Order: sequence, then C-alpha cells, then structure tokens
Amino acid sequence: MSPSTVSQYVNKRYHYMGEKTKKKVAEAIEELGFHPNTVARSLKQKKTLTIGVIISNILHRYSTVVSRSIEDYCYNYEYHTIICNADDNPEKEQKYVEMLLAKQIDGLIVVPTNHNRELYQSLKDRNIPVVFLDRYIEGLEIPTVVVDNQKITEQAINHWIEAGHRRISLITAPLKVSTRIERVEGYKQALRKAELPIEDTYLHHVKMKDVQDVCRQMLELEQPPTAILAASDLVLVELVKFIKQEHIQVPDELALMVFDEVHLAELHEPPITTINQPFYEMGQKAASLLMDMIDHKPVEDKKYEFEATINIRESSETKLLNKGVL
Amino acid sequence: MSPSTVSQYVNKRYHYMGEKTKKKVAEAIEELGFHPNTVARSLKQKKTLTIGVIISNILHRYSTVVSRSIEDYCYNYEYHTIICNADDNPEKEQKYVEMLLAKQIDGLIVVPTNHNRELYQSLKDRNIPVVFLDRYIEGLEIPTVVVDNQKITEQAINHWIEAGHRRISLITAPLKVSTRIERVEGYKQALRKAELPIEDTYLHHVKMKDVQDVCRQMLELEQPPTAILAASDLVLVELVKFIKQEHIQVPDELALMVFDEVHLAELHEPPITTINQPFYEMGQKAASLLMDMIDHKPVEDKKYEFEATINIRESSETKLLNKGVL
DNA sequence: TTGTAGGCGTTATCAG
DNA sequence: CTGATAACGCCTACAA
Repeated sequence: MSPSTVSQYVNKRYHYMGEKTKKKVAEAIEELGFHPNTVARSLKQKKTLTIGVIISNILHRYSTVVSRSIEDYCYNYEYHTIICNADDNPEKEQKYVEMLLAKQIDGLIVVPTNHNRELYQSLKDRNIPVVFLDRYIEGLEIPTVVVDNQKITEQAINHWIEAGHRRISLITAPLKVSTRIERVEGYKQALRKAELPIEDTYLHHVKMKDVQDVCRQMLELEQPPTAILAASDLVLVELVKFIKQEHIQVPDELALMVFDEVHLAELHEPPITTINQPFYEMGQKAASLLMDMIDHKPVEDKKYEFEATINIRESSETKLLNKGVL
Repeated sequence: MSPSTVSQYVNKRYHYMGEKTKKKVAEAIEELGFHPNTVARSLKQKKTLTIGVIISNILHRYSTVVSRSIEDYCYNYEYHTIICNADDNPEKEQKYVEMLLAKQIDGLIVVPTNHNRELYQSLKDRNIPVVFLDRYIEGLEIPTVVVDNQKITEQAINHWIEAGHRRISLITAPLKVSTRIERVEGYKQALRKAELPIEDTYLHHVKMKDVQDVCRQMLELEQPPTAILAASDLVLVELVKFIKQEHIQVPDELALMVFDEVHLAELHEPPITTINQPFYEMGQKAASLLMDMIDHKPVEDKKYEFEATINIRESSETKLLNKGVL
C-alpha cells in the first residue's frame, strides 16, 4: 500500500479502486489514526483554503457581525478564516498582512486603516485577491463593499431639520477614513441645502476619550445643540455616560441618533434611533466577491454599495423644540 | 548565493556571515521581493507557531474579551491565533477541532461545549496541548481556567437575602455546562443556608427565546419574585426587554443583577449591578499555560481559579421591600 | 564562511 | 487499477 494510493483514497478519487484495496486503506487509516496534514497539502497544492480577515477595531459591534458573516459564508465553502484585529493601528495592520501572506492565505478581506497605501498597492501588484469592506480607498482599483454614508447621513440630518431642529451636532472619531469623512460631508450637505450655517462648535471629530469633553463644551454654549448624531456605537457609549451624568432629558432636551444597532440603543430609556447598516449582508458580499477572485472569475473593481436604513425610535423625536438645556 | 545562505540570513543566524554576503543577500531579497513561506517552514519544523481558540458562542460579550486577551498574549510571543466560534454546537466544535489539528496548530484553548468527551479525551491521548477555559469537565485531567461560580453566586444571593429579599429568582441558559450548574448550586446553597425554600417557579434554565415567557409566568404568580439574577448578558437583554415592556420599576418593584459587565448594565437606568469575572486575566492565564505546555514545561492538570467580584449598583438595592408587583 | 544534499507529508504524473 | 518518483519551499547537517 503506497502513499499515493492512500492519497487517492483520502481525496475520494477512488472511482476505479478495487473494493478490497479501499477497505484495506480504510482499515489502516482507522488503525493508525491517520490524519492528513493540511500544511503539506497546502505546500504541494499552493492553496491553503484559508482567507485572512483584517478588522480595523474589534471593539465596534459591527466588527463582530462582519467577521461572523464572513466566517459563515466560508464555512459553507469549506474555506477557513483567520481573523485579525488591527486595532486601528496601521503598523499592526501591516504586520498582520505580512503574517497572513507568509501563511499563504488565498485571499484577504480588509477593513483598511487607510494609512498603508503602499501596502495595499503591493497586494494589488502581487496579484493577491483582496476585497475592502466598509471603507473606500481612492484610486486603488480594489473591489470595495460599502454603504453610501454621505447619503444616509444627509437623510438623517434632514429628518431633524424637517422636524424643526436648527442646531444639530455630529460627533465622530477622527477623520482618518472615508466612512467618517463622508458622514461629515453628508452632514454639511444637509445643512447647506437647508441654508443653515455649519458651525465648528457643533461638528466634532475626536478620539473616544475626548467625546465627553466636547459634550461639555457644547453644553456650555449659549446656543447648545438640540440634537446629536453619534457616528458609532463607541461614541454613543460616551455620549450616554455624559447624558446620564448631567441628567439631560432625551429627547425633550436633546434628541439622539446613532450609527449601528446595538442593544444599548434599543434598550435605552427612551429607545435610541439607529442608522442600520446591513453588515451581515455586506460581509457575505465581500466573501463572495473574494471567492470569485480566488476562482479567477471576473470581478469589477468598483464600489459595491449597500443601503442603510433609519430605524426611528423615541430618542430622535423631540416633542417640544427650543426648550432644551442643550 | 545558495538557499541555505539565504535561510541563515532570514533566520538571523548571521553572526559570522561576511558583510558583503549579508548585503548581497539583503539586496537580492529586496529586489526579488522574497518572502519566506511559512507553510514550507512549518512542514519542515513541525511547528506552526499558531494556536487554535474555540469559543463556545461569540454572541456573549465575554467571548470577545477572551479572544482579544489570548490574541494579545500571543502577539507578544510571535504566536498567531485562529479563532473559531462553535456556536454552542458540539458538531461544529468537533469539526473545528479537526480542522485546527489538520492545520497542525501547536496547541488549543477551548471553551468546551461539554458534549464531546471522546473528542477531548482523544486530544489528551494524542498529546495535543490543550487548556480549557470558563468551563470545567469532570475527570479529564486538562488544565482549566475558571471562576468559582458557586461561591460568587452564593455571595450574590446572600447579598439579597441579607437585604431582606425572600423571593429570589435565577434565570440561566440550559444546564449543559459546569458554569451554569455551579451557579444553580450556589443559588440553592444560599437559600438552604438561610432556610428559605427552593421554589421551581423561581429557578429557570431555559433557552434565550423562552426567557421572556418565564418572566411572564413569574409575573403572574401570586408571590412573584422581588429579585432576579440573570446568569449572562444574553439573559439580561431579554430580561430588560420584558421589564421595559411591562413598565416594571427597578429596583423598587424588582431588583436585578447580572453576570458579566456590559455597557447595557452600566448605562441602564438605573445602573445594573454586575458580577464581574476577570476574563481578560483568565485569557492571559490560559494562553500562558498553553505556551508552557507547548514548551514542555510542567503544567498541573487542575482548576486555576479566579475570583469574581460584585459591582454593586442601584438595580440591586431595593429600598422598600414587599411592595413590588413581582 | 558558504554550498550541497536530503527530507518534512502530500499530490501529480506516469510507468507498471 | 496501483505504485514509484519527483516536486512543493524551507531548514539542518555536514561537506567543502
């Protein structure tokens, strides 16, 4: 009984193999507790049946959804995923990319930090199948699965403008990635179209540790905002801490909205309006695009845009305007 | 310039190598864009510098903490982690174990589903370094990092008994694992010591989708409970939904406590008392034990117990007893 | 100090 | 239908 015969058997290429041979092999495998070695197989076949996923920051709830979605998709295709958390750190991102490539992964899904253009370009040059998720990087010709952040933000702000709000704030993390920049753009666009002024005092892009500070600054303004849009669940956590501490009434004194559905929003008193991005579907799409690239099927290098929706709850529906402390 | 010279260089074994040789190698590497192939290296060295982590259910907040903790630890040791989510499904758990072994991981950290004894035993027999986390499996001689769930639950229930509560409820997921069984035991023990009756109507181990139902059942009792301990964040979510729906006043009508710190608890109105398990430290410990096993250092096959603590907040501090609707 | 040869476990190819 | 052989890319001896 030769290695190659066993190999045939293990890989179910035994159309013709003699019954007794099959049986003998099966018995031997059982008896010796033989388990094929994926590493050797990968070396020979130059395929690992594994993809890498680099998440920007696992603390965001949506990261969990995305990684879960991709894993689910791969599970059905007998592909495996290695999930890495770059922690919003370009160096860590680079290290992980190199590690994953050294491990000969067949493809890569990245929520890019946006500070590694050369790295991204080199992936492209090396012909590594790559799909970006959530964030678009200008001029790189890499398929990217995103939401139209500008549009949905404009809609959200419009909702408030139509309800009579005139002093609307947006708080986001630092503007390092397209997602946040587009949200700011949508915010400005909505104000512009309504011919409202764009006040620096209402528009903040700060680190999480500074969110409560800018809230306090706004609270002390002569004309504090009557509504705040939090650009992520992490911003919301800080915002809610502040609101509780200051005993601010939502929505009467201050209206709220937040990007991404989290339990904290749904179960807050009052429930908080959320902007929902279909991250599960987006993860599936990214995985499916990547599989196509790996199989050398043609894939367009473009933005694959998904629709976000606003789930209106009590927190954004101010009843009596111009009565707020903020 | 031969492969071995390059290998020496890449592995930094160039104490004696001639300066010009070093330079030549470095240049060649740069020019050809050479990247060592981990797969081939692993095959030769029979070491992948990778460990597998199997999480029971990624929906629990603590799973995120644990996987993050292990990843952090490994990052410093140049080890990589492959994280798998068994979804509380023993079959999935088994499939992942086999996959990870086929990938020749050097060790395994598992939050076991407890329905794969044979599998666990076979790992032991095959001499695969394994560490269990959060859940203890009787009679397997595998190092296990846990919290003393019985003790901390007893303390928590005692806190309420001392405050005058007489009708205390515990809601947990089905009793498939040691963690939950121990919590029930601690609950019973506290009641027994206080010579209070153990009522089936107050003690529930049900699936998440049934949590609201048992809450409703309890609400309709002649003597509804005055306090409920939720045995996980997932139970809490269901419980809070119910409480909001029924407009139950916490803590005046019903006192609350929950296992595991989550934003929902901290930021709930009123803030919810949490039982905090040091999962980050536990993850670090599990990783460090595993590394020791991989390095063939002696590791005791025992329970490594960590202390949980109770973070008392408003939700558990009923002011006026025996006034509740529950 | 550098180069050569053999082997890690698997599979593809081709001869028996 | 089955088995021998080479090769995947790297590393370790050992030889030069």
